[in-house]
Amino acid sequence: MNLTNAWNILKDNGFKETSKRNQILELFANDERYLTARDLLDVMQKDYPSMSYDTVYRNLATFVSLGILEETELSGERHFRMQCESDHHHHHFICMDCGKIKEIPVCPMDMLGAALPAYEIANHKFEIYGKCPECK
Amino acid sequence: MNLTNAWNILKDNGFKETSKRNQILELFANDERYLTARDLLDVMQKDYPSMSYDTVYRNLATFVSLGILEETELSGERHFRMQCESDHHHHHFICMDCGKIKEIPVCPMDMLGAALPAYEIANHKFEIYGKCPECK
DNA sequence: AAGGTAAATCGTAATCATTATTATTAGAAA
DNA sequence: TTTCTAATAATAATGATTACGATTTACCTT
Repeated sequence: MNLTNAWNILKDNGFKETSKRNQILELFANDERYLTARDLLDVMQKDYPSMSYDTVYRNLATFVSLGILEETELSGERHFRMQCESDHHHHHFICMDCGKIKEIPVCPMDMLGAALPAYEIANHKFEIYGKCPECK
Repeated sequence: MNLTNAWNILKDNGFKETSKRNQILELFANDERYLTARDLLDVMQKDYPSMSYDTVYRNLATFVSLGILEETELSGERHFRMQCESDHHHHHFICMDCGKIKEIPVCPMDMLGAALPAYEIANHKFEIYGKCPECK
């Protein structure tokens, strides 16, 4: 996902182009790490001192619902990052030091074909945590 | 994990036997679902109207650190349940309706033997969410 | 270009889960 | 029983997130 794609999706769904929205998206486009609402606010208040939490959270919710951002919960806080480009389902290794991620092409659900008959599976979560080569 | 085991561990580590502690453990022993701090408090305040959050959270932290309870994050809230009896590493299916769990004997890390060389893996999370046969 | 309208934002307060603080109570060892 | 210390109660503080009324802005229409 890049800036252009994101704006196409937003426009298609009737969302207006605002400078705040654009800067939030730019921050994600230039950062492969997972970021919190506070991370965003801290950076953005340099350019827009009046930026409020409401604006940040409202836009994050919009972006997630449109599939522009993906979200996960790390140590009790919601974290966001650009939706991956790769078109096939995958999971993530997340570095607990620098926050960078690495795609894991394997999905454990592939092995569980008939392991849960009678169960209705809605979704699943698989994440690996540790240190990336640079941080080790 | 059962009550007796839990108390053995607590005693071995110098923790005192109190009625609050015992009731918290009994609630977990009789409920296979994941519970929140609020779930516990709501039930326990019937017997102990003066029960406070501090007591609940402090004991939850103790129990988790001693391996009596296990913890996971579900929709932004910390949830707890008795540590499973099974001695070998596994994961969980969690019913989003009734909260009951089912053990999944497969671990995706088994498939990732040399998939992450140079990475230091600290831990991982694999959970499946959906509806159990009774709730479907 | 000007005006109208709904969306977006601001400023701030409220809420919810969790943690911290201080005084008091209660296990359990001597 | 006395004493020591862990455990608890009551309450306040914190931090993330959500809500709300007032204001501003994007953008559509004329």
